[in-house]
Amino acid sequence: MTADGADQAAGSGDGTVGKALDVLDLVAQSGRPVRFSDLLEYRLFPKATLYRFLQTLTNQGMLSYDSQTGHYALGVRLVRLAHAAWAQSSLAPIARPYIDALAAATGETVHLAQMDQAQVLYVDKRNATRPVEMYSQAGKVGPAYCTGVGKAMLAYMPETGLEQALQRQSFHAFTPHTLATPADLRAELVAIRARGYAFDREEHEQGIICVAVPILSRSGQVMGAMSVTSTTQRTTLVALEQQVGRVTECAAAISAAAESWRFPEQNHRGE
Amino acid sequence: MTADGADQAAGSGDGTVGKALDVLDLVAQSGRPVRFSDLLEYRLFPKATLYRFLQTLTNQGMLSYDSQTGHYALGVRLVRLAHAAWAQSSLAPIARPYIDALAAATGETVHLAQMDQAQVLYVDKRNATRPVEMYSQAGKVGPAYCTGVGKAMLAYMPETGLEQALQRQSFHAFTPHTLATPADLRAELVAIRARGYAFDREEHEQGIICVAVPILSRSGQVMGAMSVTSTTQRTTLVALEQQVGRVTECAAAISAAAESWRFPEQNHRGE
DNA sequence: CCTAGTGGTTCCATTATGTGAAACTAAGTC
DNA sequence: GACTTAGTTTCACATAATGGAACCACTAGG
Repeated sequence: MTADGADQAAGSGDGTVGKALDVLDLVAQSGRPVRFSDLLEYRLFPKATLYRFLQTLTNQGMLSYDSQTGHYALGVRLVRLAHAAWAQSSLAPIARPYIDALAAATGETVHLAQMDQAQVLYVDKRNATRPVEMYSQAGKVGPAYCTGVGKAMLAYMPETGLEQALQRQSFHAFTPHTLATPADLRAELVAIRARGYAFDREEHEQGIICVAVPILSRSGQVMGAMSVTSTTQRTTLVALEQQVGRVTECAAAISAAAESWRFPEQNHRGE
Repeated sequence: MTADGADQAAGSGDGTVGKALDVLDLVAQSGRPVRFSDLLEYRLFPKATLYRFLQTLTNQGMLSYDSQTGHYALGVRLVRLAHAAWAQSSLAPIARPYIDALAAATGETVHLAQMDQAQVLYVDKRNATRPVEMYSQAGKVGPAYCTGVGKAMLAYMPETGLEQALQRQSFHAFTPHTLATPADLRAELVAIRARGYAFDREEHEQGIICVAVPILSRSGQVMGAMSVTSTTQRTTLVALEQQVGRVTECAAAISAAAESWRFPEQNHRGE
């Protein structure tokens, strides 16, 4: 067993640290500051155990505790860590100039996304010159099976990973156009691979369409995906498809930039 | 001992979880993907122990592992958690409309910051010209003793917390104007409290000035601070001071909004 | 082909650590 | 003043973390 894949259904499983992180997730999920007893109701841990975890996490700054109201919330240390994560581990900082350029050139909303736990994580976003209300936001996660970026990434995943990822899709039919079965999706993925890019035909949100391309490493691994998104009121898929050349170029540029970042000329030791 | 304060010099101390988080910090600090042996050189843990932690954190999605190159980096789960942290625990989402308005009204850069581990953590920012850039700017930390927002918050902290915070300042003289001793700073804090707002007189960066006000809860607790920042080339402190009324109003509005968010009308249970 | 060296992974006896039922305290409520 | 509800502490017990050492997998060099 290697230290590979971060695809263990994150959560229970390994040791004390895993459990503590579960508690963190619990607080995150609930979406607002919570009281001790709120968390207790999940029956994830007995009273004393949960209590100790909350103590520890609070000490560590991963949670904050408001002694006035007795509410726990996610701590600011997370925001700091995330800044580092965003800067070092996501494509966003590398891709930034390219995305800026693409957004400027197309005037539409541009998304940069990566795969996380079989879901799509938006790591960066540029709003259209005339912005539109939509679901996505940097830092948010969304479904993979019914978004342009999601399908673009799935299409280029190796069979083993793909199988796992498909298992985890909810296949909820958000709109009449949603591909809501694994079979439909697989067929679509073949088409995407053949074509080299993916569409979103209002599969997630009514009226929202996009064209998306994967960002592949030199060895062919999926690193992420990017999309140009618009609305049916403003344009059509056919028109959007005209942009695909630009987008592909942009993805290639990002890939190249990432490559030279990950394998820098020198490899010096220590500090 | 209560579950209060997240001010334990985060890190070593409590249990396995604390140690695991130390490893996370280690990866974060190094700023770029690192190999196993790189981390080993910190001599924080013996080989096997460090290895196990890396495994666990990777399993949990807090770290990602690139099997091609053998490099560990911060994981995307962190970005997701941080988004939740930012949304639920920081003032940013509440303050957003007010900050937008202030930025528009003044045409200058507006910062929103909170205290984290005796440092200033910028949780939001409006760049007069540029739109929102999530974790690129938000999530950055800076010194407390020589920034407007930092001093504004310090000035309104209770003596005990202040003492601790002062211990932790580095008092490095970034510019000739930096207040580089605790005594100088304390005098300044008295003045700030009397005046109700703080200046940054090029104390952190040459040519950068600002006026900052604290954001206080109804009970007088410091929740954060905000500032309007500009450059000596564009304006003067005297001119900036004209804006202080606006800023104070804005801070009061945020405080009120936060209050009603933290104590919502209903308090319903379960889920 | 053998040997030494480096970087990473696994074993396993030892013991520290985490565990959680239950007892306890503090604040409300009726 | 008895009775809930919410949070905190205790403590005997067993699980789970620890880390030295052995073990691969590779690469280099003789």
